[in-house]
Amino acid sequence: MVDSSWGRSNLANQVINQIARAISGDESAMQTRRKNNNTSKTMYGISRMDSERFYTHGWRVKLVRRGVVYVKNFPDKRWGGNRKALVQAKAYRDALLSELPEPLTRREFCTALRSNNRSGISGVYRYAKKYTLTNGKVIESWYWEATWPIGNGQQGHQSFSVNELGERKAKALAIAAREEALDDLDGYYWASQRGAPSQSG
DNA sequence: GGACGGTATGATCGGGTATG
DNA sequence: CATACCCGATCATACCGTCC
Repeated sequence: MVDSSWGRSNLANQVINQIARAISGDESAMQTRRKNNNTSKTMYGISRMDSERFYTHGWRVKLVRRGVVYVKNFPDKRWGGNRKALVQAKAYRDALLSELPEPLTRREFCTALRSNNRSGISGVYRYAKKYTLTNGKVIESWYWEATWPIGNGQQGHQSFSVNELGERKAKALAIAAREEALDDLDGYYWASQRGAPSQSG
């Protein structure tokens, strides 16, 4: 399935990855991954293991919360068959979900500082726009820019000229613009697309 | 000068599988 | 058989360039 909301780079990366896999003869593994890549709410966090090679037949519950992995297997043999094992797996998954912290919210994710952040403020950057004058001289015009997600893979932007507003005011306005935009941001990062427990509100 | 678009890079989560 | 590790998928940031 191809969602039109995907960013172009993601789409390009996937194409590149698929080509690389086809070249390396790993396409069958990719098909298996696609087949098992469920997105339904009922199967959230649950995957099937059918490996002749490792004599493994059963269901597995695996959830990750803030880097912490929670995993438990439900082999068919032990639970009296495929269906019974799945029932147990779902029950365990539901119990686990009720105890675990909720997934990252989109707002949390958006305010997390990245390692490549240079401004010290997530989503707010200082950058220079370069102009070449007719005499060949290159000048730089500095801005503070705020960006924020607006859905459909799009970004909202607003830039503030340092030349016009001054360093402090341009920066403050960029921070304020982003804060205001994030007020409208709700839902969960990633898990909201995967059928995590629906949030109340 | 500001709006908008492009894309490389980073973080998180989940599935497949190697390992003990 | 249980679990840790690896990697793909997905979503977002962090700039940077171009157009109006």
